[in-house]
Amino acid sequence: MNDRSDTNAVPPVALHFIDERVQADLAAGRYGGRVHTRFPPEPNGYLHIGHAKSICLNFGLAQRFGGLCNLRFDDTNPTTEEVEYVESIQRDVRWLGFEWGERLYYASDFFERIYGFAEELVRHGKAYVCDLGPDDMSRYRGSLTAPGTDSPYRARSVAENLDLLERMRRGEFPEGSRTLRAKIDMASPNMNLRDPVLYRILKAAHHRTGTAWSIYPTYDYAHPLCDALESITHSICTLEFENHRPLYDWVRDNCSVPARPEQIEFARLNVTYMVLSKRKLLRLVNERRVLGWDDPRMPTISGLRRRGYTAEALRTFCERIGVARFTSTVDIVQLENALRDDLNKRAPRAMAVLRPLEVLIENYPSDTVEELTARNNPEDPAAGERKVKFSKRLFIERDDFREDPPKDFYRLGPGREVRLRYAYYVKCTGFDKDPATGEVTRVHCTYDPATRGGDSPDGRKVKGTIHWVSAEHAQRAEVRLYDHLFGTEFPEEVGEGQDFMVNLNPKSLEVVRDAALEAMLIDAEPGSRWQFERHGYFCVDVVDSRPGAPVFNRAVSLKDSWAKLEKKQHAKGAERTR
RNA sequence: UACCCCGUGGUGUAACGGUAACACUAGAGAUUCUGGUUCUCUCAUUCUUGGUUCGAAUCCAAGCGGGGUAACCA
Repeated sequence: MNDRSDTNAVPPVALHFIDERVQADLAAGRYGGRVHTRFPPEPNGYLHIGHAKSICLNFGLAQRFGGLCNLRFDDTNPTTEEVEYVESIQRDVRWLGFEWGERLYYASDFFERIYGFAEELVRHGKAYVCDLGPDDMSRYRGSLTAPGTDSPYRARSVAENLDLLERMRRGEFPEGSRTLRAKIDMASPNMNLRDPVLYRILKAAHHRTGTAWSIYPTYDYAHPLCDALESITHSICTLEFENHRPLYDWVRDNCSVPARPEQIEFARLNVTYMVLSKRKLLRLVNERRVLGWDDPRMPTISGLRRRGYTAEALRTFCERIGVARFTSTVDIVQLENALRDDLNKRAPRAMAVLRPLEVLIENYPSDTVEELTARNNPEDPAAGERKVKFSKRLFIERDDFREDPPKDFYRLGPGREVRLRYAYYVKCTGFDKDPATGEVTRVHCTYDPATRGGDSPDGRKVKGTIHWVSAEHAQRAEVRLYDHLFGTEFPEEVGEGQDFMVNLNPKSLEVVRDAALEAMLIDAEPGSRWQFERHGYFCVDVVDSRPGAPVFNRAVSLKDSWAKLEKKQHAKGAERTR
């Protein structure tokens, strides 16, 4: 379409129920043919992958139907909100590939008008100032099965309510002593309609309005008003607000707002091995179980970005999982796969030996260094080629050698021949062992000069190809291997009296301090992504890397069918011995 | 024991009254200078029971199962 197509949302694989609803509204000529959505985060934490779903949904809808999407900070509770969060949220939405143009709003921008609507409600006898404290209010509210009782303050006169409301605003009353409540129905089976609180007294400084206000509107009251004032057509939120919809409609219909937006709910995202609740993520940060909101193990957008996820992969993921009204949990492999799909096409390859084992090519001259040609990306010829240095002393992966390998092990072992990627066929002639520890310290090989480049003229086949790095020319760097932050599929499912923290995976981070890397990797740009052949995709950490000292984060490993095979065999072996 | 919402392969979604589709996983095989990629093939009495209909995953009813809701949070 245009040269910015890479920042556009992924085309929908199928129309979901909200697409259809919007389509029907358009066909029926509702809202004057407009589609206007909004993404309304509360700035009280960092955005996570669940928000990414909502962002893709809201901005995607606008893109698909030629509409607009606003970014709005739902900042009605100054006690938990901070500018740091406001900034990170904007960064993350932009990074995901979405633009709100001039349409950046804050609920707090509307405080004066929202207050005006409150006076209007009071004047119409639809709201009143209530002197009940939190405990009494809760008692009067009744229960899920028992109706509530009218507040003794429900019948106050309009004049008295107006006066009290204004004095609340001026800060004359202590925090928690009074509220403004909608006069709806204390016997409603929907708890949200039992005279919900519209305004509460909060003597907290707001990150934007400072100390101008000592009362703040509640979500249920402010949200429909903001939507209407921004002329939103489709107000999309998650399922837990479903029971709030009648209240949303009540506010909208009882205030003289300029528009009539409608709330549509969808199921929030759940992913296996992840916790996606801001409260719990905050705890992980505060209790130092992770290094911060952008810790690469966090499900936050900033964490995933630092880990090496691309915006494209996140958008693809959001497109693939769909949108529905059924509460479900998506397998994390779905996410990982979206990343692999993307990086397989884009990431340049390199050879990196994470756990080096020395190899000596006995028949290779000790004073020779060769430059061999390697493809930068076999999936993309345009990525070109590069030169890799080869010499007598090499490092290979410790896992690629076995003293006594099984027959289906295609790598190196005594008498076995393998191909060194882009180099030569080598045959193992022996190995050295530390007599004290039993550890293999060096492998001896001979090479076949006729196989230079990796092909044998005699048509001889080898089963395995392994990566390597020249010992003389290798560069050392730190590599961080990440695994799921939680060790169980459903971390929030815990036993009696337990906390989700018990499910933290103690091995979620393994640091490899001295990986031996192909030389060019020493200059890898922070944020650049690479495939370490036969290992996975790695991203140069933007926080801890220094010039000449990059730190690599493993974003996701490659699929490993050998590991799977081995695991299965072990399981079988265990079964036999039982 | 109130009200609201939801039940389609292992997982996530599609099928819009005309005979269950797609993606991922898993299994089998082929290709491969990454045990990667790619490519084949295999895996469902649509929660149950009734009803409406020539015909039901789709409509209706009941049951069963799951989720949400009693902050002056969002």
